[in-house]
Amino acid sequence: MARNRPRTAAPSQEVALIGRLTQQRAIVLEALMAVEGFVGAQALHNRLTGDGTPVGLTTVYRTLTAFAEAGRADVVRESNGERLFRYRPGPDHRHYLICTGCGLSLPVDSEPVETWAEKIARTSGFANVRHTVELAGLCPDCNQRARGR
Amino acid sequence: MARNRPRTAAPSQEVALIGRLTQQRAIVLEALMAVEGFVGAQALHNRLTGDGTPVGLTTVYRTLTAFAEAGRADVVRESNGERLFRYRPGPDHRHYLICTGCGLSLPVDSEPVETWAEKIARTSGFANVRHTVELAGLCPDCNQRARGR
DNA sequence: ATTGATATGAAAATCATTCCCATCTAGCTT
DNA sequence: AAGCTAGATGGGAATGATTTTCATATCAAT
Ligand SMILES: [Zn+2]
Ligand SMILES: [Zn+2]
Ligand SMILES: [Zn+2]
Ligand SMILES: [Zn+2]
Repeated sequence: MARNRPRTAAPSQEVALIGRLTQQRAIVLEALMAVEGFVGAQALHNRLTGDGTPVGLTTVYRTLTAFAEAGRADVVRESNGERLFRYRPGPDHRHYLICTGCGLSLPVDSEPVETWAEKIARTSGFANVRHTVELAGLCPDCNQRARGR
Repeated sequence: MARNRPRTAAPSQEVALIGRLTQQRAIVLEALMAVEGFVGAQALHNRLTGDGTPVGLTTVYRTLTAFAEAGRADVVRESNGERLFRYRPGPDHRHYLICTGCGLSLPVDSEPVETWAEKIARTSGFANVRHTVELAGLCPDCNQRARGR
């Protein structure tokens, strides 16, 4: 339980993880951290330009990608192929149950999957095995709304 | 290097699942069924045109998509966003360990994940929960080759 | 054979993402 | 503090998979 708002590092600290500290990276990360759920690079870019904090779209892409590779953001794929990013305060690895209606994302206990994936990786002979696990459905609210019409 | 592959239904039978029976659909499905692992729509299209069985790329896309939606093909996403399709003989649901080097795909025992996913779906309150589970790594051969340089 | 709903496919359109490259700048070094 | 340079930026062009358009062809029922 707990801290409803786990102490998050300052953008400037986080930036250090992916290279040189620049204004733009701080801006992008601050924006990413301010978002509740998953966001697309373009949506984040729009938000920034709208806020009068223009940052190049290319830079947004680069920063988010680097951040994700550094393990500080979760990435999922929309059905249309778009990549959505979500800030991850800690270094922990999680999976989410995402509502296809409103984007609400709930972290789920994925321990069973992790051990399963590890076992597969170990016994398969494959190297550098990674896994993608996504759960998607309609949250109660959206489901209600869907039935309403 | 003939390999025994469980050949099940005829293309013409399968086509019925997605609408009207046409020559092109039969061609696309036959090609899909002839492939061992996962294939992209474009790769399949190339193979067909190379075989002197030209079918429109659009039709290949439409057929594969429809077939996947009918639950007769598995779909995974490459890192570049490309969708890869794989024929699924039965209505059974499986997951694969895919080699990012050569495309080799091994079905894995996913029973633990299935029960896990079911439990999440049941306890979450979400409706119509679906899951995506992908394992990817380097197969022994590709790994060897990678170290070779 | 007639006919109307469907399917096809070449070309154009979409659209997220990446590449190019001239121009900055953070973070040293002197 | 001024200079230096590898690393960073960003506007625009390029990429590349997938989709849309729409005129034409084809299935399958009558
Ligand atoms: Zn919802
Ligand atoms: Zn995991
Ligand atoms: Zn391989
Ligand atoms: Zn499954």
